[in-house]
Amino acid sequence: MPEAPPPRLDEIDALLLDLLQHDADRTLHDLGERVGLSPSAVQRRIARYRRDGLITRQVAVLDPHRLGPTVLATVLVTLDQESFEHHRAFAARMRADAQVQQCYRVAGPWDYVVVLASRSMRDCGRAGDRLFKADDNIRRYETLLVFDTVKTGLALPPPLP
Amino acid sequence: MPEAPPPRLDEIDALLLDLLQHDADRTLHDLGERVGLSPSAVQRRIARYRRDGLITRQVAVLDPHRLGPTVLATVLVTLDQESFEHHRAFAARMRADAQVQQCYRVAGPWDYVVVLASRSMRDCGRAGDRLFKADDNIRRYETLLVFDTVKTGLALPPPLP
DNA sequence: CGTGAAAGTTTGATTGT
DNA sequence: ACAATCAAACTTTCACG
Repeated sequence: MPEAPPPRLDEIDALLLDLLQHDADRTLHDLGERVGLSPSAVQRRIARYRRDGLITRQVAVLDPHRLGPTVLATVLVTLDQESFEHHRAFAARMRADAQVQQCYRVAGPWDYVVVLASRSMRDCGRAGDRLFKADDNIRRYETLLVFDTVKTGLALPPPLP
Repeated sequence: MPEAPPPRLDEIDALLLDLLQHDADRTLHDLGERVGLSPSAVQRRIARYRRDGLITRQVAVLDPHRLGPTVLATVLVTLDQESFEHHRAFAARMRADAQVQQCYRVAGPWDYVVVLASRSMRDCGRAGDRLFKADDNIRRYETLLVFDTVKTGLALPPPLP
């Protein structure tokens, strides 16, 4: 399975992608005005980003606390046995669970950082039990309850020139 | 500044919000078919989510590694002095920096969990220096380099029934 | 909530640089 | 190879039932 060739991006691409990462709800006309292009030129570029898999999807971002009571936590996890198969199984479980918002495999004494979203403190405890306590291949985990969300998003910094 | 009243959501709202959180690029017609409503009924609900601030924005999600070389890291941070003003200043700096993707204030010995996105290892080091090493109110910080992104997103679990 | 007409947006063929 | 223009197709919007 060959890697896709790295698409080369000019300054306008960087500008467009930055706009779309922060607000994908603009019209082609609006975007065109901001980057100095016609709507159809903008459209062709965006179509290319999608074809290349550069833009994977568009999502609506919700305000957690308007949806109802919300408890966020970041959990640090270290596995016991570290075979490829153990890692694969853990990752699959994280991906399948709706309460796991994000999961990163990291370097150092901790193996994973997990961001967990729950609807109550009790729900958070039960998620931790289900995902980590019940897994007998987890050597150790630590739950860092979130007091305040200073910043969220999935935006990436622009490519270095 | 009074808190907005909690909007009550029925089953269809939960369904719609779940669809929109994962793919906001559907037509009202399409969404309507999936939840069993007419396009205009769907539109009225979505307009309400926006008015209520439940949907804060729509964003395009990029594939980090197609944009170019990407280095992610999660950084654990503990401040030295912990006055309200020190926390406010730190938070403002995190919000203002394009390389800080997420930042949470957490309970326990660590004060903050920060997700950092960089374009190279060198860039990551420089971001760490700039954001944490150069701040003389930071007692201690630890950088956990991300080997692999198992799951990303900002989706929240549905409200408990 | 659904219908349908009006307004706005996206799409794609065509032409030009 | 990429951009602009314009008309057709589709989507969203909104007043009314």
